Amino acid sequence: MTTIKTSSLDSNEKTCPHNPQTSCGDCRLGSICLPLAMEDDDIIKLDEIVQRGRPLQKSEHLYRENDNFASVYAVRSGTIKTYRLTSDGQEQVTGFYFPGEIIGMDGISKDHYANSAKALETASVCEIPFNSLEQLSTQFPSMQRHFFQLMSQEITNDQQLITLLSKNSAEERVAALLTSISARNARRKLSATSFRLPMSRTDIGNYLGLTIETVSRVFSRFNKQGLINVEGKEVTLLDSDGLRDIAGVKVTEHPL
Amino acid sequence: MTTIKTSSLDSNEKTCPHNPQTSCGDCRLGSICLPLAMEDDDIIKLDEIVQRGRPLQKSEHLYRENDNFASVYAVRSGTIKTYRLTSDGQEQVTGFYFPGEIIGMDGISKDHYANSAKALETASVCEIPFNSLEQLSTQFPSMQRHFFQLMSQEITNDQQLITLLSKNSAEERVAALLTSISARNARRKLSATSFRLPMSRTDIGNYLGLTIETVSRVFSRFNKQGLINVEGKEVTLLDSDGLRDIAGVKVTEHPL
DNA sequence: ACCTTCAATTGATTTAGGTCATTGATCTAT
DNA sequence: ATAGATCAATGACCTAAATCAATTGAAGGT
Repeated sequence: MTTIKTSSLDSNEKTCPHNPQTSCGDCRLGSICLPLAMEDDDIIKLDEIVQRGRPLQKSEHLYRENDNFASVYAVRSGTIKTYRLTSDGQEQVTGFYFPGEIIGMDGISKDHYANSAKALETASVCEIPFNSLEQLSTQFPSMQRHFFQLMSQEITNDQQLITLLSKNSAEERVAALLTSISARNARRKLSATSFRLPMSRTDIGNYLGLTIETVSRVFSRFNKQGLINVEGKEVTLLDSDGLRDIAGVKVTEHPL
Repeated sequence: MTTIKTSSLDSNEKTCPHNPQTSCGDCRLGSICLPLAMEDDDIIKLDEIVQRGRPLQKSEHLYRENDNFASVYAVRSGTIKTYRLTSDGQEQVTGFYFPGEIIGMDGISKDHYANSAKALETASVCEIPFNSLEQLSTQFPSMQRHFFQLMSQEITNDQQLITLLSKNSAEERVAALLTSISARNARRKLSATSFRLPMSRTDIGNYLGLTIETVSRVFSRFNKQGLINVEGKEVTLLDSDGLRDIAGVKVTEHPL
């Protein structure tokens, strides 16, 4: 069975032509992408099914809403946004995904992706063919468990966003997003206080249920209040605690 | 117990509520609770692990946020609402669950429920111990597949709600909820046009990110426009198509 | 039947954030 | 280089829904 994909992830080889990262065991994202104690055995098996393809260019799609579902993907580098179209054709951003995070699980239920996934910057992903994952999961209970947990995590993340949209003000939403990105950077041993936002103001507004103008104003206000320093996409959190207070979100494992 | 006050859900099950049906194969909800072609073998096995407990009284909790996770539950009769508490102690309703629908999957990722689950009226559930389900899933691929799909469905439902909260007006949200309940009733062979809302206006508002007053006003307006007929919790959809147009939500399998 | 409490409706007023419009920076392509 | 996009910031205003307030109705307990 040869896989036919809409977005071209050509290489079926285990070694990536560009920057050969040969093993999940060696991946420095390992503990994020595979947060739970998976046994070494399982990781070796996982290695065997993971496809490491060529990088996606900025604004290139990994898959589109309604494409046939075949694989989930682990983000290896860069940032991916997922979005769906409303009945009247508007875009609704449903998530931003950083290295170590998994996308595509929404496609399982109907065998078609419910979201589109688009690179916000040059990005690379590990493709995990779902068939193989399923098979592996029947053989390795810890693998099955792990994947159940990932999906469950996705559910609770979505519910956290629901709460944010339903209960929080514009300032709280933006503060929550900044806090979330900061925490996720920290987890990857990157700066928790100084980073470049990979997404546009439009995407932020769309994700948070706000207009671009409101997002822009909130950034300016935070800047004026000395909570952050913004210059375009470059952000420095000057008062992370203050920001977290405003966010008023219990920041847990995978916060937002 | 002879009187079941919930008009729409009086028990026409073959077996009495206190001596609950003994087999998933016989359950008239079967095709909803187990929407996919699970093989007969699997269903028999499922039967063996499912616990059928005593009914929950109105406002009784099935489990609470942060309780140890052990089981997922299929709603058998009645309605369950799930909710989580915000950092400042407010309630956020995350879902309403009708017979045939599954709750508790949010508990898998952290081994603790992320939501509380409370009966909105007398309700009964089938408890499915997760350990057993996991074991069974390693033996029966179609069972594993089914459960992956259920979780994926939950993700897409949550994303649909995110979109609703982020993009739609009060009227659109209420119309979407009514349309969703109507569709879910239809799936259970109940009236799609006339039913009793099992939840309060407060719960509706909370779920839809609106105040109780706004919900009330929208109901009144719909009533005045002849779209629906409301008397308290009793609703009749007089113009389902018009309502669906307002909702502007592509109603799919498990719509909201 | 009576009191208390909670749920729902409806009206009057306020406000957060949306809409519209302008401007300046970057980017991109010819 | 230059014209045309695209993105971001900010000001003026406007509107949908929140807030505040009052009333009624239904449910529950004694």
